[in-house]
Amino acid sequence: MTERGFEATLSIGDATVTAKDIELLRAIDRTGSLSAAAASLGRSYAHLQRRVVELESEIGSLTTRQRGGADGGGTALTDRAHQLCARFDRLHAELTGVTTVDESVFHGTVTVRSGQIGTVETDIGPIRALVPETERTPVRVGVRSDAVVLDTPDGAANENETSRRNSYDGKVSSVDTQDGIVRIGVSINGHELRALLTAESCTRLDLAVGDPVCASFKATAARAVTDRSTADNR
Amino acid sequence: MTERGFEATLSIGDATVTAKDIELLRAIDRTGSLSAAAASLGRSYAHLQRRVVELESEIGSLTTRQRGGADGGGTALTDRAHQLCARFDRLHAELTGVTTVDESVFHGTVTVRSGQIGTVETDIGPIRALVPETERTPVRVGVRSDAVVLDTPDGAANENETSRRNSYDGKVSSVDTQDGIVRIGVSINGHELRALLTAESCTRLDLAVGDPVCASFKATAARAVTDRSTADNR
DNA sequence: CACCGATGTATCTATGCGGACACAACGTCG
DNA sequence: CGACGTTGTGTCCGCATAGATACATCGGTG
Repeated sequence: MTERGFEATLSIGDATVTAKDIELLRAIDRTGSLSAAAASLGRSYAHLQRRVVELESEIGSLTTRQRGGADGGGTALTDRAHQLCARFDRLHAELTGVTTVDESVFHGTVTVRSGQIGTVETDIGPIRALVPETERTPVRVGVRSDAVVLDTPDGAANENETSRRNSYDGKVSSVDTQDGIVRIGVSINGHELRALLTAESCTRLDLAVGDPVCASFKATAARAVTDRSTADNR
Repeated sequence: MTERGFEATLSIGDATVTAKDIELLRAIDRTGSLSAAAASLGRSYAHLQRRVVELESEIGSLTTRQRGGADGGGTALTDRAHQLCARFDRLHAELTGVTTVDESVFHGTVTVRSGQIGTVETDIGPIRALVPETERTPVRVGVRSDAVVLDTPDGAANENETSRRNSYDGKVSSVDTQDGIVRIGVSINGHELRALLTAESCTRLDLAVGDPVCASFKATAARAVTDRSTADNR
C-alpha cells in the first residue's frame, strides 16, 4: 500500500531549518550543553557545533553558549529558538493531519473562474473550489474528509446565512468508528464523499448506514489540480 | 520572515518516491525516452536509468522500455506510473494548502479526553479538538483558517443537526480581499480567529468590520500539540 | 549487413555530508 | 596555579550521491 509522507521545513531568509535541526535544538534544551546533546543524539560534537554556528549566522541568535566556569560551561536556547521549535511543531502537526486524513477526489472541468476560485462540474454536481491559476481543465478536485460537515437534511442552514458554498444530499454508505473518531462514507449520485466526525457528533446526528444526510464543505477547503492522467487513480 | 515549507514523499513498502522521482517520470512521459529525459533535465543518463531500475525493483513496473527499432527504441510510462504522479500531485496540492493557509492558535489545557478527541479550555472557551495520545497539557490548538465557517448569528444551525462541534460568537475585526479570496479576522473574547472565505460568500453574508458573526469549525479540523515553550509564539 | 538511436552496464571521479580525532581557549574551584 | 568540563577550530577519512565516459546490446531501415 502507498503511504503519504512529508518532511517539514521552515525557511528564514535563505536558511532552511529541518526536522533534524529542531531535534538538535531540543536535545540542547534537554541536556543543557552541546556536548551532552551530541552524546544524547549519538552524533559528533563537531558537527552539532558547526551546525549551530551556521544556523545562527543565517537566522540570528538561537543559543547562549558559555565556556568555562564551575560546571565547565553550557548552552541554553534563546526564546527565539523556543519559538522556532513551537512553530515547527505546529507545522508538523498540520502536515501530519494532511497525510493522515483521507480525501475524496472528483474529476471534472472548470466552467467559471474568478480569481483563485472556480466552479468545477463533477459527477456529484458543481463544486466551488480553489483553482490555482496554473491548473488547467480537466482537473481533479480533492476534498479533505476533516473539512466535510454533515447535517440532517432538513437542518441544513439557509444558503444566505453561511459561508459554506458546497452542499450535497446523499445517503450514508459506511460508518467506521475507531478511537473516538468516525469515518463516514456518503454516497452522492453514486460517488463517495468521505467525512471525518467525532463519535459524539455521530451519535448526536444519529447516523446509520442508509440514512439521508446533507454533506457540505467550504470552497476554500477544496483544491483542484490539473488532471494529467487518463487512467483513474488510487 | 519565516516561511513554512515541506517536501512531499510517497512510500510504497520500503521505497520512497520523492519530488525528484516524479519530475523524472514526468520528463520521461514528456520526451518519450530516458536519454531525452536526461538531456531535458540536464542530468546524466546513467543516473536516470539506474534510478528507474531501482524504483521498479522496489515498487513494480513503472515504464515500458524498448531498445532497437526504427526510432531506436524509447520509454513510456505505465498506468501505474501515471497514477503515482497523480497521487503525488494531490498530496503536493494538499500540503501546499497547509503551508499557504494561515492558522489561529489558542493556548489551553486538556480537560476531557475520549480516544483521540479532547476538550481544551482556552481563552475563547472550550474547544473540541483532535488530541493525539502523545500530546500533554498544556497544549496549543491550531485551527486552519480554511476550515472555519462563518454564519450570521441567528442563522447558525441547531446544534443537534450538524456535525460541527465548536461554535463561537464574535465580531469581524478585519477583512482583506485578494484575488477572489477573503481573509477575515474574527475577534472572540479579545482573541482573533482567522477565517478564509470566497469573495462571493463574503458579499452574500454582507460582512463588514464590526459585524457580529458566528464562527464554527469541526473538532477534527482542530489539532492540539503539547506546549513546550514558555514564551509566546509567532 | 552496416548504420542509427535508443537502452543496458561497468568503472572512474568529483562533491558534499558527517563522524573521528586532536588541540586550543575559557573560567571557576580546590 | 593546576584540574576540569565545557566550547571553539582544524584536519582527515569513510560513505553516499551523481556526473562522465566507455562500451555492449537491441532491432528496424536503407
